[in-house]
Amino acid sequence: MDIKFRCQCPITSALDILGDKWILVIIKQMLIEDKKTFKDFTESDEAIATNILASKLKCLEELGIITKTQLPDNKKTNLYLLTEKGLALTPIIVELSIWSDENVRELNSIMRDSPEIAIMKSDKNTFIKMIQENYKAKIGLAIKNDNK
Amino acid sequence: MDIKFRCQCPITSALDILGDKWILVIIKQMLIEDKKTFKDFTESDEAIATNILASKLKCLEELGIITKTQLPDNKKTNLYLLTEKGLALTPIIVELSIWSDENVRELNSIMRDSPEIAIMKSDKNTFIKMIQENYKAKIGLAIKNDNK
DNA sequence: TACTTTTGCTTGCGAAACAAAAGTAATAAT
DNA sequence: ATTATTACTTTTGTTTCGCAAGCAAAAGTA
Repeated sequence: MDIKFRCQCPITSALDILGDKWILVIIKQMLIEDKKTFKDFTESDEAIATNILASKLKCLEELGIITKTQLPDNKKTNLYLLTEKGLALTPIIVELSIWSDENVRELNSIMRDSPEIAIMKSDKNTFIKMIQENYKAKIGLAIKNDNK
Repeated sequence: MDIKFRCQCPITSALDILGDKWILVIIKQMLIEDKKTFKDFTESDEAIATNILASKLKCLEELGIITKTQLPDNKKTNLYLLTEKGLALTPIIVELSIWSDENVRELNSIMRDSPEIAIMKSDKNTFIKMIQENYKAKIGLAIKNDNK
C-alpha cells in the first residue's frame, strides 16, 4: 500500500495522498461529524462501502494521518482518531467549505447550508482553531469515558 | 458527463467535483505554471495521458471552472483559461501547498521546496491575491498578444 | 502547390480503483 | 447458550485510469 508520487511538486504530492473520492470525506467526518468507529463511518450520509472504508483507514493510518486504538474495556471496537498531521488538514476542509458554498450550491440543488459559513468567512483563523480545539477536547473525553 | 452528488454536505459536494487525481493538478498548472494549451498540459512533469486530459478539460468547462476559447489568428490552438469560479480555488491550492510542505516532505524524498513557502505562511491573504492578480494580468497578455 | 509537422484530440485495450453484496470471525449483550 | 454487533474480507462486477496508437485539421516549410 505504498504511495507513488508523480513528481517533485509539493501540491501534486499532496494530491497523491488526498486526491481521491474518499480520503478528505473521511477526514471531514472525523473532524466535524464526530465519527470515530468503523460503524460510525458506515452509517454516514455518504454511504461508503465497507471494503473501501477498510482500505482507506489502513492507508490513512500508514501515512500517520490517523491512529487506530483500542479502548481498555472494549476489545471489539476500534477508535480511529486524527493525529496532528490529520488535524492540520482543517484549513483545507474550511476552504473547501467556502468554495462549495459560493460555487457548488448552484449545481447541487439538494445541498444544505452550513450555519457557520458566515463566521467561517469573517474570521477564518479563529474558526479553524475552534474546530481543532473542539476536536481535541472531544477525543480527550472519548478516551477517558469510553462513550459513544 | 453529469456529476452525481453523494449527499447534501457542502464539503462532500465540493469533493464530488474536486476529489480525484487530476482536477486540482490541472488547476494548479494553469494558476501557477502558466499552462493554457492542450500541449502545455501534456508536457508537464505530471505526464497526464491525453485521453484523461481531454475528458477532464471537458468536465471543467461544463462545470464553469474553465473556458475554452480560440484566438482570432489561430484556429488550431485552443486556450483554456480559469474563470472566476476557477480562480476562487486559489486558497485551496495554497493550503495544500502549506500542508504538503509540513507533512508530505518526509514521505516524498524527491519533493522540491517552494521558495515562496515562507511568504505564503506569513501572509496568506496577500499571497492568494497576488497569485490571482498575476494570473489575470497574464491572461490579459495572452489574449492580446497571442503569445506562447 | 505539395509535403511535413504540430495540435488537439479519439480509439482500443489492459490495469487499477471503486462499488454492492455476501460472508466470516471475534467480541459483547441477553 | 444464543443472538447481535463490529470490523473486517471475499467475490464479482463496473467504472476510471493509463499507455500506445491513430487521425484530422491547421500551420509551417519547400
